[in-house]
Amino acid sequence: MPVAKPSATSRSELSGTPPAGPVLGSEFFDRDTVAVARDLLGKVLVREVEGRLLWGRLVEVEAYLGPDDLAAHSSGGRRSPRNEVMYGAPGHAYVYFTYGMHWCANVACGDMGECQAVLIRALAPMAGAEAMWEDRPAARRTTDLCSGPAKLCQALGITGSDNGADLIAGDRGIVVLSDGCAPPRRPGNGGRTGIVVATERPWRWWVEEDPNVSRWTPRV
DNA sequence: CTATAGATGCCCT
DNA sequence: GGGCATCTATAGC
Repeated sequence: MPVAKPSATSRSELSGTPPAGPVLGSEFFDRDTVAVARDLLGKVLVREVEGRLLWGRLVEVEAYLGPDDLAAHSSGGRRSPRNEVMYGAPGHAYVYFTYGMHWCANVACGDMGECQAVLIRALAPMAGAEAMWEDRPAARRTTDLCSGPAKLCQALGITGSDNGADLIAGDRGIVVLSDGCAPPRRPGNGGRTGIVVATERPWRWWVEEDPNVSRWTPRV
């Protein structure tokens, strides 16, 4: 599995090996999407790219629940090349392009033919911060590196070429693993970010008190 | 610290 | 053409 074997050119400051613990498998992702979202808090996203190994702990997520969710890209059963991955097997990455310049990463959940996903909104950087700084010159503090869905994609070098990646097999250097850190018993919970309030439902969860959670002011 | 404008390209109830 | 699951720089307290 690619991320378990860092290449010889890994930078020394990345400390070489990711946290010990099992990579999440299909039994994790092929469940109710809300349960997957909540349980992803505290898990570790590991990324191997260009011989570098980076990882961070998930501290903020949002669920998008398919045809009946007006805010989802799959709302109303819409199906297109863009959202095709969400209809496929759970545990695959749905990476989309937005605002003309940003990538955002999701994990597809639910059975084949369903179209649900969890958006990864923020990470607490754990290793590879040097590489993250290089890819995020606008960041001023460590908490600027991964405190937003597009920020963390930039920090980890995740782009459209990673759309459809199998996070269970780690076929493109991305996996999620558990290092034994349990999800918070009482996570923060509220409306999703950037969604028109009238269509909104409380499907955003975060780790309370974590400084890497994205800040957000509701749109009027 | 908060508030606001502008960037920029793909998608399309 | 309008909107977008966003971010950054800048202005103003």
